[in-house]
Amino acid sequence: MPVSIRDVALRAGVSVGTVSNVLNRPDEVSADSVDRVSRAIEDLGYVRNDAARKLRAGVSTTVGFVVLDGQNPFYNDVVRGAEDEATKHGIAILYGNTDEDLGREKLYLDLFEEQQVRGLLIAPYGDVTARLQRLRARGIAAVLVDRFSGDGRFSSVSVDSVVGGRMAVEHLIEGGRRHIAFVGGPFDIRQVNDRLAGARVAAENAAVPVEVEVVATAAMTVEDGVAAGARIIARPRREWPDALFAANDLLALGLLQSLVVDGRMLVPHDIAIIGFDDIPFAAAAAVPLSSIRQPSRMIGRTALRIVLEEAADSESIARQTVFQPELVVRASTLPR
Amino acid sequence: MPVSIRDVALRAGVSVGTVSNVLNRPDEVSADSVDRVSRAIEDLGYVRNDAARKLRAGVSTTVGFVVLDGQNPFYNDVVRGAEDEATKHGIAILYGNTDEDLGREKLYLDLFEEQQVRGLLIAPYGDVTARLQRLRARGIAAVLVDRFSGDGRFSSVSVDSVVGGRMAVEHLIEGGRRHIAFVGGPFDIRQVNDRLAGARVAAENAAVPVEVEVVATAAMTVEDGVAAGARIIARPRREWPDALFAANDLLALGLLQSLVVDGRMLVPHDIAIIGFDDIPFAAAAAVPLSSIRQPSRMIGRTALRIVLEEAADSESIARQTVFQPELVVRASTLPR
DNA sequence: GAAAGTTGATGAATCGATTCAGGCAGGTTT
DNA sequence: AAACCTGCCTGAATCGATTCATCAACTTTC
Repeated sequence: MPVSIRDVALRAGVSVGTVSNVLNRPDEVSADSVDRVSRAIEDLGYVRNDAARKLRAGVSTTVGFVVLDGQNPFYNDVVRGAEDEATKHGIAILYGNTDEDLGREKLYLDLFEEQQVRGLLIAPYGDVTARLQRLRARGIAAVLVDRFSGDGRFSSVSVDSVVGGRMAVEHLIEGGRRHIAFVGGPFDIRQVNDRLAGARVAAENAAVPVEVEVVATAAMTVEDGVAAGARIIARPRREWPDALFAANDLLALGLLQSLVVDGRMLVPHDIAIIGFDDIPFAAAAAVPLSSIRQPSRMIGRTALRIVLEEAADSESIARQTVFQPELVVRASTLPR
Repeated sequence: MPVSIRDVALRAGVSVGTVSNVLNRPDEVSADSVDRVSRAIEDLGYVRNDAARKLRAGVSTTVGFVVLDGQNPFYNDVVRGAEDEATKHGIAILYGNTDEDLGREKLYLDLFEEQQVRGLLIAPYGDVTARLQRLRARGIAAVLVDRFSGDGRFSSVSVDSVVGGRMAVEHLIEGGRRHIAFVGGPFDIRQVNDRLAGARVAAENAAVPVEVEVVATAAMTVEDGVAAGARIIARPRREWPDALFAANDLLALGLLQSLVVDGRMLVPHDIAIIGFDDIPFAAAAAVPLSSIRQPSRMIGRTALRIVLEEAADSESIARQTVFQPELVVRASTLPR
């Protein structure tokens, strides 16, 4: 029932070696053989068995992508970029969403190791360097996505989160805001820390005194944003901040939603809001949301390109690619 | 360098057959052997080679998921549901996003066929029955997702789009709307047709005369929604509809955005808007968006469960699972 | 015209896990 | 005591594509 390379060889009247050569190095085979083999493949509906190929040749045609938060459109765009590049090379993407859960992260790393993927892209949650080290020893290259590799042991493709945080808060300060609440968490996610650090830098460098307080969230979903917003509103009025910097757009949308529903604080009159990522929904929000844009597709494309290069050349040394973020101003941060 | 089952056998002082048995049927092996083998695996850091396993045993540990529109949070939720179920069975998901492109659809079907995935979930764009038929002949089960299988040749998991369309328009009519524009396309996507059909049914059954017109879009993104909105606004005022039924929430958000920016038509006072899918961003929109909710995670979970069952039992017959949609009323369709 | 080189094809060995016919030890049945 | 189980283990054969040493046929070169 299943058609193997042997059947093709028989039909074409050549040896299996020749069929394999037609498939993999057609230029080293006579035109005649290429023809006959191609026709046989067509006739029999032969499809290459990737498992056998992978076993013998040791080359995989899949790349794993472990994502921190699959519900975040930002990561979808990154995946889309990686996908575009992958299909160019005939490579498919094994997708895993960890939802900020260490158990799931480990599970996917195990799964992808068994699969012997060609390479791994990962937006990590926990500390994965030890694990990635081990994968590397097994010949699986890994590239960190949306996260700078602190110790430089792995390649990474990211956006400068510190600069992004600074841009956001500088913009708020220019708009006349003086009491800024940074909303985000958990703080074991590196990006969250970096964005906050950038915010603090901007506040310290400001010509006027600016207060940056932290409103911690358990995760970075719309719901967490709504909850954080409710907590802020519940304060006595004179303790209200005049600007919110959300660690990502999902949080920002949630914050916006709870403020709009409540109605006592007007955006941007009483309070400005800025997010991070510039997801497509930011522009469609109740009050169009200012944000710090990351070149998401480019991040995915670049990461995939790098991981393939590293897979091809095990000697290659790790390199950090850092894109610059971009401030996108919309209604939610108009000066009062 | 790489550790094989042979190395484990050597270290544990047993045969390779026994190691394999420990891995796959530990209850048929003495406790002592299980112990020694487990320890050897631990010591050597052995990881099973999935390619060899797949080649010999013919069982795959991946399932392919071909998605119509990766930027749509609805499909992300479906994938998330499938993922949850998949990890329970130690299965990873090969992910492909076609973006309503026939070439990409074919590409992924080819790729997944070579991979000999255990099964395939697909939200199809073109007519894929012939292709799926062929996959089935090769022992790869396929389940249609978010799409009823017209001829019943394949299992499917979907929501009744006709009922959903009817619910949406009945709701609009109850709110006093009489001139409804259905915004969506392309019409070779089945769901679009069904939703429109449901809308027409509701209009015909109404006690009052109701007009349903069609505003066709090239795709169903936020941008297409914005463009369609602009076209509607450009009409002479007396030709404006008093309600919009968008074929999905992305379109609805785009429509809303262009109307809000323009400012001449107030939502919901002059014009009501309802979408489809109830993505998480619908609630956070400029005017919180009414929508027809689909149980997205449940769809993904169910589809994966079914495809695994079919993969296990090639005799199993196709079954159609149809969930009922649910009307979610928010501000965008308040009666005037 | 012999030696050397080129081109293209061959087919056995190989990757690593699984499978299964067969074997062995010790216990049970008749 | 012979026949028969039972439980557990062994190791060679196998899956299908790739690789590579080897060979045949043909060209060049001196």
